[in-house]
Amino acid sequence: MAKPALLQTLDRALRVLAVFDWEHPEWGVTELAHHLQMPKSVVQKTLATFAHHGFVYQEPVRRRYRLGPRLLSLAQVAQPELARVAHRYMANLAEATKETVKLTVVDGNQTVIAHAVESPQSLRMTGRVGERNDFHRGASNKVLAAYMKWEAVLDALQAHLPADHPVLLEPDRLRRELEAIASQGYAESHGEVEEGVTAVSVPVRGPLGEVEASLSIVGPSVRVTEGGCRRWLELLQQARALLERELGLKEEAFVRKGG
Amino acid sequence: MAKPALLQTLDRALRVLAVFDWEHPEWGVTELAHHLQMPKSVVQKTLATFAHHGFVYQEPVRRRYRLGPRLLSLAQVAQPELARVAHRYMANLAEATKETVKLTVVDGNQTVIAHAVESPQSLRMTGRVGERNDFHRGASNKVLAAYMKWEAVLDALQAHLPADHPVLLEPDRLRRELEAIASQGYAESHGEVEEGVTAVSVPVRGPLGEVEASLSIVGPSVRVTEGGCRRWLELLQQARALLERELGLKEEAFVRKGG
DNA sequence: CCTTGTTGTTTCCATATTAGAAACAATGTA
DNA sequence: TACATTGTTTCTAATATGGAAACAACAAGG
Repeated sequence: MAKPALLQTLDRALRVLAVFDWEHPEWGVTELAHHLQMPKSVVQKTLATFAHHGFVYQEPVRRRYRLGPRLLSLAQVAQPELARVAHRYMANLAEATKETVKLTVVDGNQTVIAHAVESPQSLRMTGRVGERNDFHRGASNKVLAAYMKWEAVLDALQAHLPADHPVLLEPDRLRRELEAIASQGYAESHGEVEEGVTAVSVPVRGPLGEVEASLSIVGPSVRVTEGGCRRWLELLQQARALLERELGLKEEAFVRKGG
Repeated sequence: MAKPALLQTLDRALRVLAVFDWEHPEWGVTELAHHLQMPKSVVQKTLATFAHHGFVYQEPVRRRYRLGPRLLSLAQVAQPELARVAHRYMANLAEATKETVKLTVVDGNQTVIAHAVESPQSLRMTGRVGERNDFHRGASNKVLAAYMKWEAVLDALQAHLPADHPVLLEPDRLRRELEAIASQGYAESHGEVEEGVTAVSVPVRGPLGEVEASLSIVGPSVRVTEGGCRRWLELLQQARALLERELGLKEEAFVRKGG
């Protein structure tokens, strides 16, 4: 990773923002400074600036900081193109299978659910847009990993998994699995992330040929027969072909005339 | 507004991020620099740093920038405490009325939908979390404005409305309207934001007594009778009371013991 | 195959801005 | 009253940044 000359102030500020996660949604200045090993005053000024823009706000009573509503607005604009184009196909898939359909992309060392259309049934898998996962398990995540360089996958896992995690202790097992996925062009998962959940996932390629996302159908294992799984795969392949064609044409139009 | 000593680098960076909106979701460096009257190199370094953290990404083909998937993850955490607590009551309201229920908060010069539970009916109002609106129209927005200082409302509107907008030409009309809302404790709107849409909204107060959000029911006017509107208001007032009690107790517990 | 007009990216240096320690203020606690 | 906690502000050396201008990578069109 060559450093492309980052701005230190901003870089630190984004590291500050990154510590607000699901397990730790609120922070005090001192606590946060200690956690990141930064001077208190720097953290304080950073948070004050974020607060001025609505990215964080300070609870009036406890004076602790939380992420602010501005992020909700920004998230609406984030990643629309791919998700917008894919939505129609995803809705069709959800309609045809009555199961939840997810579109997943890579972000740094993890994957992120970029878009989801939930199953109409009561017993359904939730598709939480923005949810992050690691590369080593789950059909949608393994598909993405299968088309990355192996070293990148390993680095990413090492950054998020404990050092004594089974996958890291015998990485070759995962590596062979990913190679198999890459060569067959899809992945299945049976209860890997959550018990009783089955998923099938295929890669989606952009106009330059790289995998930009994975498209997945996910549902309760009790509803999925052997043949059902094959049908999901067929439907996914069809949808993938149509989606890639639309993405390709779109890009081509851009390249030709520039908008 | 006294300036609380902001970090210039971060302040500018957040202004850069803010220009990515629904109408203009992608930017080139030069274009963006010109728009904000900043040096190209500054914008470029800012975007590169954002990109390194997944806040933006660069289209491979056109090399233009868009908001990235990291924002989706952050938005998940940004759902404030308030939205989490309110969800149950909102779901109950949606169940009872079969209409869409929204929770709206103030962010800077506008309002933001912080949480929504959509109507189960086919013809329904969408509740887009993250959607921004101005203070001068719509029940949920006017309720929030009614409990702000009038000058702040006016400033906010001037920042977002054209100078020759009707509301700004005769502000006293809006002012009296907001005063009426504040004294009666709720707002109704009939087709103010969108034709054929009726909404009723009440304020939600935090433990310190300030209005933290507005809670609204919104649906197609064709389904709402005069009496139906009153029923909405009653249900909202009930839900508001329960919600405020839970918020108050929660804060109190924090204050007492700090955990 | 050169121009010319675009991009995004990098270099460079004076200097304005920030990093960081330490003092400060505002709380709640013994 | 003293004591520990907070979050906030001050201050200065030093460095990271701002900004102009050069650079590189493309297209378009002569």
